[in-house]
Amino acid sequence: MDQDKTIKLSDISKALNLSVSTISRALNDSHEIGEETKKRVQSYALKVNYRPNLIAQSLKDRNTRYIAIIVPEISNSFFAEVVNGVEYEANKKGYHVVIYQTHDSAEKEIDNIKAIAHRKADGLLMSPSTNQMQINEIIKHLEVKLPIVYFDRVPSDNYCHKVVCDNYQAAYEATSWLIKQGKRKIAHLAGPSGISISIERSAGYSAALLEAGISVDPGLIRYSNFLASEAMENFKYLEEKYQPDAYFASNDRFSLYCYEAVQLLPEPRASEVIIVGFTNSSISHLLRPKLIAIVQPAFEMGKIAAEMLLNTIAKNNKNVEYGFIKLPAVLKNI
Amino acid sequence: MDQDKTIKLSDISKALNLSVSTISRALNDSHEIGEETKKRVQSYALKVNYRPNLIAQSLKDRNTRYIAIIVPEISNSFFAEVVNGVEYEANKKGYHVVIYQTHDSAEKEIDNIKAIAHRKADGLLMSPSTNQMQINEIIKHLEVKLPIVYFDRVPSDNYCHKVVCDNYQAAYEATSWLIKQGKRKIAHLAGPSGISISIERSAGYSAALLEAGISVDPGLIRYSNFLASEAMENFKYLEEKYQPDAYFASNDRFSLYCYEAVQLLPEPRASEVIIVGFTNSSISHLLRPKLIAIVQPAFEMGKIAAEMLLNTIAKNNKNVEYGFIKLPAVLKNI
DNA sequence: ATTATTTACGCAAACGATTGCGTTATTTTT
DNA sequence: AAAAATAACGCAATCGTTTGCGTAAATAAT
Repeated sequence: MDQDKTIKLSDISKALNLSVSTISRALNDSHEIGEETKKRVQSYALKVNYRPNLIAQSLKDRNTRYIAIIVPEISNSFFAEVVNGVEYEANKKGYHVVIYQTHDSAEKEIDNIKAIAHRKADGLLMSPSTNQMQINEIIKHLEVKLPIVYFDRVPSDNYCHKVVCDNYQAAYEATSWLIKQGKRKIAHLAGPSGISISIERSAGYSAALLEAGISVDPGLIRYSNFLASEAMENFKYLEEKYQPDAYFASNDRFSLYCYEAVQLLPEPRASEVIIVGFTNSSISHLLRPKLIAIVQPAFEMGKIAAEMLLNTIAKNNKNVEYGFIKLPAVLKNI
Repeated sequence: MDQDKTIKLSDISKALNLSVSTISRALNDSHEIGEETKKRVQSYALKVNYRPNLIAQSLKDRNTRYIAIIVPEISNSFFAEVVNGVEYEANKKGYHVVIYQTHDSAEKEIDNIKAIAHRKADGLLMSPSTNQMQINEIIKHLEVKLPIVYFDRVPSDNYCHKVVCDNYQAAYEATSWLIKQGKRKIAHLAGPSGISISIERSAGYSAALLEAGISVDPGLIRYSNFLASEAMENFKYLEEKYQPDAYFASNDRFSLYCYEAVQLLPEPRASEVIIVGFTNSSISHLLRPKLIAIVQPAFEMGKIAAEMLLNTIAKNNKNVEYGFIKLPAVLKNI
């Protein structure tokens, strides 16, 4: 009863008096093995609960059957949901998913990429955490040669696979909604200037204002990196200079920081200012006053990104056209 | 410039006219290689950016240099923080961390364990997601033979490594605080009855009541699994039958469900009922009225659990005494 | 000046699986 | 009935490292 040793092909080979190669082929249902022997081998393997050694298999056919995903932070609900979508799709196809976090460190991001290449993952999904537009170039400079699909925050060049949400549309709708509520002085806490996600979101914001006949005051748009400190500086600046009657926050973290800051304002401002922002937080609806949430289809995004990745892996990363998919976001808690 | 091929020992061997074994030993700083040759090999390896193939190494010395962690859900802030603590400790020692989720499915949990064993992880950290007290037995029944450290929700038997928070103490303090606020009819939304974590928490709850001279009404304690539906049933039951003036929620999810449900109650109850509950949510402090949070030292817990695991791995899982560490939780948002 | 020891390296067998090729029986074709 | 084709299996190389053992040269001990 002590199955201490994990059993391998050679064990079956001895037990059944057949060569190792025959065992291997029998288990892989090769046509060059007689039906009789196949049955014998397969049922014996089942009986002793044989599991092929994945390490050995990987070494042989140079694929590891797992993909990696790099995210800034798994505690961020948006990314957690993306991961779930990825897992769903990957598991269906027999792949495992290994999650890496950058905690918003560019250094860690590079380290992770190197480690992933080193450990021979079959592919990589990532949302670059730093405002490195050149991430795709950097990766090419590393000795990294594995299929990559970007999601959410994606490089601007067209020589890579990407899946994003329709940032322009989402920003446009969110801003329009604020205008419909009677707000006109709408501030925009934007992400790092220069990266596509920020550009698209502020474009949608501006478009909505213009369509409503409101001129866009550039001072109301404040860009910053993803860190708390800078975003808070911007908030203070906007409060002092403009006293906006609404805020449009460009990402999950800003939404909550902004919400917190507004809560600390003296009444009646605290309850008059409306905040709408990107967030996939599962408890945003519990907040009073409301935080209007722009919710991205995170699970779907992960699922689709994984599909794209697994496809290019299946095609051995050759002759694949770069894909670019855009998903709609929806407004909630309204 | 086209480093397409990743270079291996035999490449260096040819380039330097030395045997593969010499290269290997030189890079591993073996004493049987001359200083001269060592320098030559090492500097060449550096120059061509040689990285040993981890797959091949794993196959040879049967360890993969990564540990796995199984959690119910990474979007749960508590578990996300634990993971961070684990990563911190593991990375320091050159280990990687692979995260698996069960989504509260017992079946997935078993699948994950099998997969982890199959992929030859060097060790496993887990917080059993189902109320399987027998998880430790189940694992022994599988062909799984890898070091395990349990955290948070742990088996009751003493033949395993565990790290938990001081559930009794935390529950005691939380309940005492409620009493100090003048509450006497305190309901307790408990986890699965029979598992240690629930038992300890309700014991602390009862102790606080008794010490304050309040008799414990068993009807006020409602056990359930970790699913939303059952917890909500219990809430409704308690509301109808008791109209408690405070709730003590036994875990992260219950805390938020309970909060949401209380918010939906008619005034003045909605603003009179106080909720205290276990949660590591980063935004619990944003809620109004307050959700009093019992915050576990999640990062620390992960760090310590990883230490224990890596220690037993280092000792080859032999001659290790089973560890049991208890950490304090703190009350926040008060 | 022998013998014994150390130094510095190479050979080849592992680790566990897959696969091209070769080798027998057996069956099919003409 | 002889030649050709097929079926069913085994040998051995391979993936990239590591490591026990063997060996030649250089050094130390007698």
